[in-house]
Amino acid sequence: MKCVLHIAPFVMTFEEMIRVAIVEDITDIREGWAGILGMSEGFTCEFTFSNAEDALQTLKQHPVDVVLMDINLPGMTGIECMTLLKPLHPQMQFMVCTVYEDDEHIFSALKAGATGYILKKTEPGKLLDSISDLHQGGSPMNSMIARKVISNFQKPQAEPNLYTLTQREQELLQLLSKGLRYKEIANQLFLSPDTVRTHIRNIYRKLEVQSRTEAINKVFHS
Amino acid sequence: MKCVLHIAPFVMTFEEMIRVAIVEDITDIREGWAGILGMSEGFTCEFTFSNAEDALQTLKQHPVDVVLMDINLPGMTGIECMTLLKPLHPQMQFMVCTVYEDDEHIFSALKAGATGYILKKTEPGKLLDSISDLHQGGSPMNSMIARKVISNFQKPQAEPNLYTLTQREQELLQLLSKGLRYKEIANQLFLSPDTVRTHIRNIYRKLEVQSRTEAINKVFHS
DNA sequence: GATGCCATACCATAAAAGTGGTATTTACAC
DNA sequence: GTGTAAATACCACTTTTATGGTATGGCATC
Repeated sequence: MKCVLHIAPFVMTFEEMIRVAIVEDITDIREGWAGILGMSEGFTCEFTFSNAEDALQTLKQHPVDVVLMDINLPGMTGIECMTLLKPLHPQMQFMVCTVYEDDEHIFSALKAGATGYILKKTEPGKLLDSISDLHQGGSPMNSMIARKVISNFQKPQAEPNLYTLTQREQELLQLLSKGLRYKEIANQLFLSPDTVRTHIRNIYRKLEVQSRTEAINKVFHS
Repeated sequence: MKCVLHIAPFVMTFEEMIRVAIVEDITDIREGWAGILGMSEGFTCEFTFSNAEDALQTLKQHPVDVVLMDINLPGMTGIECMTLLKPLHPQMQFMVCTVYEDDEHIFSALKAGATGYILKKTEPGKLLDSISDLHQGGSPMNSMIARKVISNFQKPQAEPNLYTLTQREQELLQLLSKGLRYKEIANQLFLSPDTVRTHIRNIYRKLEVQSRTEAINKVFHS
């Protein structure tokens, strides 16, 4: 687990430089990107990390402009890392750079605070453009990914919330929110109606509510 | 109100051509685009329309691959036009091409079924790329617009619905959706609990539901 | 002025939901 | 191995909801 500090040569004023950090476990890729950034005007690669834990520790005290973040890392994932870092430094921009093109990874990354999402196959020139773009307030992304984001946007969504409910309780709440009666829930889950009652009682206790509607509002409608 | 049919010269097989329609009221822009498409291999401009009504009438019977749609049109807007056409031909792709960069226009367009959103200032080469991209399942858009979409995506949302409920019934339903008990609703509206009951019975009848949660889901969560 | 819709209101009853207590089994942690 | 959390289950009881019928005054429309 190493953390390499790249000191940028002062060939231009520091203000103009976009300060970048790289979080990527594959050495070749990490050093390749760092090399590209180092050679390019307007960019300075301030840190490179081979894992999310090191990145978290350093970046929470030394934020940069843009973080190039891989998702699949040993130990903590890039998503978890962003979730922790974003609230600390809301102005810090995260560019996810990964091989994943599936909905789940894309949406988790965006929810964690990523505002750029590019694929590892992106060529170097495009990478630099994307970093600039992100830094200037854009959201660079592959148009196939944009499509997924738009599709999701066009459909109404209802996403769950966690609270401290157990898996089973969340499952119950899900059915509760559909308007099913206790008996129907019991049948669907092969449970006794009494068990359903018990679960729901526990859900209400945890959520500090007194009715189905209150529970649904609290968990599903912020 | 004219509708010009451009017959594409058969210099290449028809299957490879992306069939495009243009809806744009400014003649210079409309003909400019048509010219660009006409000169470019792989594209055929099948229709141009100077207003949404004509576009609607023709396209509902003669769908194309991609519709280049302006928003600000005389009479019916491009948004309304898309709302009507999209359900008829779900495979037809709409590329909104406008000067508007504000949230409201972008989101209405996307909700109406647009999957591409570019600005009028887009240069011709980029326009052709974007049309190809859209046709191949991408969602080309300016990265500033992508950012707006992502921002919205990252925030939760909730929007109302009307149905055929009276003003009073909607008011009742609103309180019902907050999880208030009949007595509480009655107190808040200075009504008898029995009147509250009656209203709610009527609401359920109109919505064809049997419980509070079903009613809420039907009206508020599409 | 008859008809229909809306808002109000009452009565009655059945079904569902909510609240309390308690118990067993499994599993995981300390 | 003792304690705790989770999932299952039963009983009893109260409150809230859902459903039925019915009625009256106001207002608009035909």
